[in-house]
Amino acid sequence: MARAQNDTKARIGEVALELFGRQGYERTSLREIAERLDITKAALYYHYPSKRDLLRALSEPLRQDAMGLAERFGERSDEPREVLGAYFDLCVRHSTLMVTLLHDLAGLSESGLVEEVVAWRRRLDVALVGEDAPIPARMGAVAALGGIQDIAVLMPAEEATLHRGRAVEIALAALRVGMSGMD
Amino acid sequence: MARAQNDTKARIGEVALELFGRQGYERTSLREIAERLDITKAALYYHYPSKRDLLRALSEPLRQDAMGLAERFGERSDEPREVLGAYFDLCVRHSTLMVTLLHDLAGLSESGLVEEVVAWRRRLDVALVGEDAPIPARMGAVAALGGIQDIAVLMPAEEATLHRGRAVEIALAALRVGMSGMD
DNA sequence: GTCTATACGTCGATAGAC
DNA sequence: GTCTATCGACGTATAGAC
Repeated sequence: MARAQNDTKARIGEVALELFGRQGYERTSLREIAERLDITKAALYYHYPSKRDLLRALSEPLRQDAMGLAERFGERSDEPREVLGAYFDLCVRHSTLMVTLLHDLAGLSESGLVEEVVAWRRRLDVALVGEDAPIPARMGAVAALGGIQDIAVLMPAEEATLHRGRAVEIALAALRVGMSGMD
Repeated sequence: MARAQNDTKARIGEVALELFGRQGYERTSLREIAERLDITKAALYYHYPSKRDLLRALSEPLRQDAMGLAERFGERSDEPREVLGAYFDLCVRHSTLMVTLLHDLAGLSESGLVEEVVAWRRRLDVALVGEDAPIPARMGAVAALGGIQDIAVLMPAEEATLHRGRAVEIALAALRVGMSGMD
């Protein structure tokens, strides 16, 4: 029945997220996950077609959120402060998952998230400095997004949130120095 | 004889670097490396005690270089421009290896480089804003280093080198905005 | 000192019975 | 929906040839 299906599937996801986060994707075997739930490896395969799909399912919320952001700033924006602020908020909102995956790069690789993050950031680059910006301007955009992302992910979430305004100003300064001299 | 030892060991390293870079660490099996050299898996085991050690050996030059930088700026520097420039140069100098590892996060994880990079960057944070800097100042340092690192790694090496001065100025601007208001 | 032959245990994944 | 049984490939390990 549908009830049991959702129950088991959800419980598998919970256990997997905990174990992946604690000891990493590669070091967590399907046998280990199955034993915690008192089922067999083969039962997992009824709910998820592969170990990789199980991992991907865990990062789906972040994926959805980022797609929304990319669509919102699909073309060049004249409000860079808004773009940088929204990107900061997204990084903070999912910082737990991001840190979990960051501490487990093998899993991050397998999740396919990296390629997507690179693609999203390119779209945000365009939103910040336009399509065919000169090299220095693109440098400013890359540094602004890379800098604000590092603040959100590397620093404690509470500290980052408390000084959100300053974080945006820092990124904005990098962006401006990159663009100075542009027409 | 010592000659043969170096030859085989070096050839293993070359093939491994190429295959790891092309298809990733996890997806490259020791059997595959061995077959390319017309030797057996067990022969690899003679030269490198494990697959992990083989990978670590490949990132040794970067490791040495970064250790030198960390020691050079072990304590707070009053020349942030110099610190940022030196970090930029290091990222560019090893950008091929860094990009290779970046495209293969599973390998990056196994190499143990991430923890070291985080540690080096913390030392550079201290060199930039001091030991017990307030949160906004630390934000500036994190954004400055994260931004300049992204420029060096994400942008084409030629473009980055050509505009090295601007990259340093961008990072410097982020650092300044973070520190503004500090005593 | 350098390498081969062979094996062990574990992994992700599949087939088919209940 | 879950089981048992099994698969091929993997990293690792050791004994012994040369």
